Amino acid sequence: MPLPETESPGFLQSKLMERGIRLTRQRRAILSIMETAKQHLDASQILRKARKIDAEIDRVTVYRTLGLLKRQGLIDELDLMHVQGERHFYERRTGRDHLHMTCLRCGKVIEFESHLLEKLKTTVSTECSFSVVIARLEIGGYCQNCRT
Amino acid sequence: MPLPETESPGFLQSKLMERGIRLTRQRRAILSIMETAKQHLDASQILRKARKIDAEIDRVTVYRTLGLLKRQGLIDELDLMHVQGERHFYERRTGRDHLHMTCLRCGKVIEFESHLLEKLKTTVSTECSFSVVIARLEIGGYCQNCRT
DNA sequence: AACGAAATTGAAATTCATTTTCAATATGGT
DNA sequence: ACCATATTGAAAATGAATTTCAATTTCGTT
Repeated sequence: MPLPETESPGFLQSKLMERGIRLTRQRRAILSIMETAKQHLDASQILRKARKIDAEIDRVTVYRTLGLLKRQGLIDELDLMHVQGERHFYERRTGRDHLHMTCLRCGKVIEFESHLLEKLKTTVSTECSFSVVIARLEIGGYCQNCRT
Repeated sequence: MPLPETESPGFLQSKLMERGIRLTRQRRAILSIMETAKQHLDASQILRKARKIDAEIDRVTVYRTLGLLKRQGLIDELDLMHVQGERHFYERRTGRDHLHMTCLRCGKVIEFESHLLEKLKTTVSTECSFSVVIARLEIGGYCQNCRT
């Protein structure tokens, strides 16, 4: 389950700074995890990785920082069809919209970018007088390997 | 938040029967709720309504029956952008795919049907060799009334 | 209509992710 | 360095959903 190409060291940090949000030791660790993540991570995975950078980080701080980044529109939250329980997964926001396919058997996540998704968003905005903030298209099914 | 037009009294019941699944007093109550629901309901709302039909229904039975219907592909589970906590919402399956827009301020749910959604599903299937079982497109934003 | 294997149920306990609380500590502008 | 304010950690609380297991119910067979 690869994440979008672009890694951006320091990007989240500078975004928060320019918005006047305090940077702490703990936040810096979590931000760097999110910036370099190659997978969709859940809170406990982020905690584990963050503790390798800074052993003194609590679970709640991870949740609070993820909440902050979500509110700031810097990361997106995914459910990935709840294939592995009710946990949430996170990915940094790239300008480009994409959908997530999750294999119901092996849990593999495939990302896919399509202009149809953009088109759907604009259609919805105009036809339903609804101003779109986030669109999440999640698909469950079977990947090439897992089709029987 | 209106649900698709078609009400189908006895539809779920007969589907389960023809698949050799036992009907119980409790299941009948829950099925009739799901068949006639005009809103997206969560487990506790379904429990409350089911108890009006049959006072002796437990919470677990609701969860178990919803699980059964989900596995049988007779209902769909929605998150509705988690605007009201982490609970899940349920709707009976209609043949027609549609997306859900949830207002982040007032919680209103708008449904929208589009051939783009179908097209997106087939594109994904062919281009990614992924066999689609369920597609869930959920949109968060602001409805006409709540745009500031 | 009764029998009985197999499925279903309820009640309590449990799980698991996430949130709240609040006192102690750290941040960054002055 | 000061200090108002924001952030943190630890523990407790929440809340949805699941597991467990003995008691009950269903429905095909007799």
